[in-house]
Amino acid sequence: MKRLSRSFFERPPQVVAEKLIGSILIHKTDRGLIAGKIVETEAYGDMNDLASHARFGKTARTKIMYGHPGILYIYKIYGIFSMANIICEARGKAGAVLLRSIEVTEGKDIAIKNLKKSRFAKANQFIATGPGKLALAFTINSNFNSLDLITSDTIYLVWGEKPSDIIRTNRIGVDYAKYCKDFPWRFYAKNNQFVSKK
DNA sequence: ACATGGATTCGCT
DNA sequence: GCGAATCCATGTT
Repeated sequence: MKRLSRSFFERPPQVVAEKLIGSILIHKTDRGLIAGKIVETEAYGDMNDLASHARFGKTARTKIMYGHPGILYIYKIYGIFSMANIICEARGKAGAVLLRSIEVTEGKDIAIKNLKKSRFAKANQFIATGPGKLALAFTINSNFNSLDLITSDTIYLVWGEKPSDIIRTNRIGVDYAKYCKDFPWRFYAKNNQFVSKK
């Protein structure tokens, strides 16, 4: 299993977001291994992207988006969910890819327990469909912020089979972003049941 | 120091 | 289609 390199992420987020579809995320937790195929992503840009946290430039929160490509950017939304992003672009330029949905292939039992421990008593086979559930399922929380996916031995990405058809469309939940809401920066595997929304 | 609202999800209407 | 859950960075006073 070949791991993704630093240079893989040292490119614009729109490129990385598309190429990440089909890759495998692996997390070796203390309760066991959780793994799955990335089936849905979104790209977020710099100051020119009104949907991106970096739209205000470099702040305490967003300085990480200007850092090392390949590290995690985790933030909390609505006081409830953690969002898992991977930093893109060379140092000094802001960019990130949001992991939206994963088809879990290993450690489903652990992932389901993780969901049931939180607010999802009725957790079913759709374990990591949508960014909030994805982080819960993979035991990813704010403590993982700035963790390096390239060098970590516990959480990392490996190459997987790329789906034959990838749909490119506009992003979810960014209606406030004026003209940027229509940027076609969301990618997902066609006909995959684990994609969060059609 | 305070007010605002969000890269979400589910359940009820 | 809409409200609740409920944290915290950001922008404003």
